[in-house]
Amino acid sequence: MAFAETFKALSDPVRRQILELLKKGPLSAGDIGSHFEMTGATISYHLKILKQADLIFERREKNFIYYQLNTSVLEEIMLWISGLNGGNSDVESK
Amino acid sequence: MAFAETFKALSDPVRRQILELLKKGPLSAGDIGSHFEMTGATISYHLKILKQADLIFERREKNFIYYQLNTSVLEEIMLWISGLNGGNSDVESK
DNA sequence: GGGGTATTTAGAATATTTTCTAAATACCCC
DNA sequence: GGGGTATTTAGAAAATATTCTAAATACCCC
Repeated sequence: MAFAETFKALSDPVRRQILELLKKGPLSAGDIGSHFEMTGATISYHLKILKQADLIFERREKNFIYYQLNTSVLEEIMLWISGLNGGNSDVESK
Repeated sequence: MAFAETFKALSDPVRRQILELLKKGPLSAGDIGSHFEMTGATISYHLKILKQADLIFERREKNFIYYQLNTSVLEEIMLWISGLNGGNSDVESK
């Protein structure tokens, strides 16, 4: 049932923006926070949601926690959507 | 900015189930409602959200309103997700 | 037009989500 | 160990979302 959690996680614009930031590579919680007008606590809350949805994972190094994208779960979502589509997935096709 | 609305619309399990019902073909609001333990008013609320997100559209016939899937917007979502994926979209590929 | 069915709208109650402040952990490095 | 920085947790406030009941529309068909 992580499926519903993933959609929920993707439904917030801040969280989607976090994922886009992480596209370029891992970032610490602080680095991520510096892109938003929010307290670190709020960023931490969003990171927790993303983590629970398996959209990101963390790696601890020194006294930083680096977050990075976990794309494995995205495929499930893509499959569900392309299933709705009647199997007509044009993404990345020529 | 319908993009954010689409993700929000997809984040609710009832609405995703409605989309799955519509995969098989158009249904009236009443038909849709009969699949859930909710009042018609609540179903109507969910249909409005899906409509605003451009995920469904309606066709009036006699005194029924038939809803059907609009898949055009799903492609945008797929593209966004596959963009995160670093362009690695395996969906439907051989 | 009028009764009947299908659906939506309005408004309120409840539940969930997002955000903050303050405090707690965790870990580094001297 | 102790001061310092990074991050999370707890708890409360505010904003949004979901659901209901009751009433309003909309449209059909006699």
